[in-house]
Amino acid sequence: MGATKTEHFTDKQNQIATLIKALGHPARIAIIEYLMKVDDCICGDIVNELPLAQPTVSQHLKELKNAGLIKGSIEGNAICYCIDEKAIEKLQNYFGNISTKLSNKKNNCC
Amino acid sequence: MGATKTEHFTDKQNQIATLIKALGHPARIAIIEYLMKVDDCICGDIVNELPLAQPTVSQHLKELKNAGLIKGSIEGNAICYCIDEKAIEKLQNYFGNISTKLSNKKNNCC
DNA sequence: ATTTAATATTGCAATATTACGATAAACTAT
DNA sequence: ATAGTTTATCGTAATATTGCAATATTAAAT
Repeated sequence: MGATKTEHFTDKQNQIATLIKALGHPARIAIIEYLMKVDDCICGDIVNELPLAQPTVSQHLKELKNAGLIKGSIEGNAICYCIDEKAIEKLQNYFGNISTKLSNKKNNCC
Repeated sequence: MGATKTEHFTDKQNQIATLIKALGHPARIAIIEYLMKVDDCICGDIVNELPLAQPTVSQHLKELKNAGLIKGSIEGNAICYCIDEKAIEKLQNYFGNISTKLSNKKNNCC
């Protein structure tokens, strides 16, 4: 096999899994952290900041964009990227909810 | 290729990416949500709850355990699983930090 | 000791991901 | 128009992931 059986899970589960999966790679973490560090949107520069070839970086950017984690807008012959806060909020809420529910638990086993 | 070039990234980046990646699959999301729903630790039962064969579920549980997202303790001839709150907290903090930093931004481009 | 039940491991096929060289596309500047 | 710059796409090799049947392991129950 090798293909995830998405049809057996709920849409919500598949959606959050896709969003989370998009961040499950150090290069994509590094991209997000760089966009955060520069404290502004960045046109160009990302390729030079990462230890990977340009096509590889482009591919990672595409995945982040498809997942909705970053936005890109054309700025001359460069492209300007920045983090999409909504996606980060979704993730924060998701884990926040789990945390909250866990603290209301009995949890007398493990 | 096909192998992630972890050596080029920081330990922190690799660690958080590994943790996040472990949740980037709908079956593993479903497992976490089930453990949450039952509001207690669960001995057995997980295989019956998921639409996947037993060896597949076992493999997903192993990945969650390796990543530190769940804990398992032997309880007779069953195994009792529950969520490890520390891992969830890590994730919550990680995304919380990003959110906080983003709200302090100028963000006048995208 | 044998049987039953629950979980893990092995082996393997199908598919996905990662990475990059080569090339294309899109825009700027001269 | 031509040359330079930036980003995207294509093609492809290497590796990883997913899923399951078959089998092994472990502990309980008879």
